[in-house]
Amino acid sequence: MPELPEVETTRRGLAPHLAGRSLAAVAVREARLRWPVPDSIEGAIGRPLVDLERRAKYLLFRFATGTVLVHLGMSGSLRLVPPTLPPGRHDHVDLAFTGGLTVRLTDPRRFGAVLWAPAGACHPLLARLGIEPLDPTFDGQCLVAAARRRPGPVKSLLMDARVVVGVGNIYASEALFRAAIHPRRPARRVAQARYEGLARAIVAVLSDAIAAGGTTLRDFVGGDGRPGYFEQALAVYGRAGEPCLRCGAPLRREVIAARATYFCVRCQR
DNA sequence: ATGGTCCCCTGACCGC
DNA sequence: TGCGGTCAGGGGACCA
Repeated sequence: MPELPEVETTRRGLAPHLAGRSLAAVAVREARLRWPVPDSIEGAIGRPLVDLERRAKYLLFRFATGTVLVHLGMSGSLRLVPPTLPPGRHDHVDLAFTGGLTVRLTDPRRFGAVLWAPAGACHPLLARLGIEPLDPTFDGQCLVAAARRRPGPVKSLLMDARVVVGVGNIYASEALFRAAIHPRRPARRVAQARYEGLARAIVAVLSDAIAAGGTTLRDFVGGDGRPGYFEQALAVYGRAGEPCLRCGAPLRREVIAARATYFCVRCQR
């Protein structure tokens, strides 16, 4: 579930509550996530949280001794709970902070991850990531440069984390619709000007979703941890057979690189 | 190097 | 109301 906007909304929801607090304890009830949860995350116990950052879809809990990386996978969420709240079946990891708030990871499918990178080291999973789409320097040129020798579909380019991070399956379809580009168009056959439009579409669709998620921030503590941007209107995703909002033609669903892809055959070329 | 496929796991949903 | 099949938004690993 979590796409970049949800991860960013989670970060913004947690950050003000954790500022100035220290990690008091770690509880790992189920270590079998995407990778085994390492004991080394205990290296942060007793240390104040220096910063809570996001890189791609990873949340980075920064401590002087190192960084706890959290990825929410497809079904993960983080909530702030009182430490006395009994954990549910899928509440796999707790990060208990001083002052009586615990960050609790819930993840039914266990595709998420909790990892550790010692201070000064970049975790290998972060080492080769491309540009952040919300970085001010992200623009069409970043995509043009990456597209030069790619005969594959432009949608695959958008979802390649070495090119640009955080554009998940939903927003890849949404951004391509906004930019009126056919998801199967070979990346190198997309004109430079259209990449500028595509970059703007990516920024717009992600920013809109973050703005929608922001409305739930004040309820973050004790809520279900799920930002409410599901209510955000998606123009094409999940709407196969329904009319295109721009031209009325029925939207199509096709599988590209083993992922469901939604688009309008008339509007997107 | 790139693109396609598979898979980790549980839950939701659909048709019978 | 139960059962089996299908699908799912991430993303690394593997293969051609």
